[in-house]
Amino acid sequence: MNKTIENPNDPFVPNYLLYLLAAASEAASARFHSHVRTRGLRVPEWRVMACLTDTDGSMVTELARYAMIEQSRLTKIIIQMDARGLVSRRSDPKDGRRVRVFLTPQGRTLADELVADARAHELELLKSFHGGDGTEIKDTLRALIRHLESDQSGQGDNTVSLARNAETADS
Amino acid sequence: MNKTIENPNDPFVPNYLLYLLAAASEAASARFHSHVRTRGLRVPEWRVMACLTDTDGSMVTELARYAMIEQSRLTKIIIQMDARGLVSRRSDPKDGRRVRVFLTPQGRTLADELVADARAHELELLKSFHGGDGTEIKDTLRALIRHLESDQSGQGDNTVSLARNAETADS
DNA sequence: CCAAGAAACATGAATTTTCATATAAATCTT
DNA sequence: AAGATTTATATGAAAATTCATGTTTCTTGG
Repeated sequence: MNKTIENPNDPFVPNYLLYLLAAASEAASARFHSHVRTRGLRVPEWRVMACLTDTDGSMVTELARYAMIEQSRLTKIIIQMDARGLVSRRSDPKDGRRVRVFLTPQGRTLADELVADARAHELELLKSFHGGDGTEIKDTLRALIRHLESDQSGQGDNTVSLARNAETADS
Repeated sequence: MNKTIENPNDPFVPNYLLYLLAAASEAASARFHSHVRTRGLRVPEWRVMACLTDTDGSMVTELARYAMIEQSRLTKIIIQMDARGLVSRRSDPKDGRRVRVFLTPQGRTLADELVADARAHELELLKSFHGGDGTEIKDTLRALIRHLESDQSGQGDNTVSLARNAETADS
């Protein structure tokens, strides 16, 4: 009934949406990420593998967006994974600029295994959390992402907060 | 009504809770983080500043937990911030091992400004998102974090998924 | 009080990440 | 069809991060 009241001497950080999102992400991922490392992968590599189970053969730029990894960084990660035999890189015959990334048989085995583990982990987490399947929280997060990625309510002139600066900060 | 049905050829990544959390965190933070860089700080430095507005004078280890930064990394960040005059480090008179970190006057000015910006940005985001104050999503995230940090439903024997490995993966 | 252990930070080397930019291949322009 | 642009990826140097471990300072049991 009075959750919206903001006490001026409440701490800022633990109530800040961006912190809560980051903290929730970290906390939710911690256990699985250490499982991933156990299997000999670093987190970004796991992300690449997971994405490739969905979109095998995508080009570097697509993969970078999908896996939320900056392009030049992804290039380096992929080169390493190629050297380890987890993925292979083939340049697109239709467009010589593009490099398409594929899981190798070995890579696919590991990827499938980890995706199965991820699904199991997710199921347990959701079950132990609210006893549900996560529809609610997932829908909320998807809606938030869509909202942010679309208009982002920030290009236009409806966003004021971040345009101004020190001049008005203490007024 | 049928959100819970999982189509086996649905993509994995975009429906995976850990991905949704990470993506939501990134998407929600992107704009503000670039504002932070505009003001001459990197994201981890902003986190330190924000935490210090809540708990000025906390020791390195506490700050590391609060800001979600690994200790040795935080030490290096703090040393840089000290050199830039944003914070000062004083060893605790009661316990010589401890280093307490304080905002300098200059640091506080910047921190207060950025926290104000963060609050404004958050308000706008929440208003434009669901027209609300974020109580719902925040409560959900807090609950998730609490759940994960407490029992983590994983030390005990109720967690099976990540203990097993390749042996059972394809059975 | 002393030795052993623990706690809090710092440090260094190896590795990653970032950022700007180079290279190369398509596409467009006229 | 040559030159200008744009797109896709790679590269290199500087900076940041990680991980293991070192150093210093407390704490505790005997």
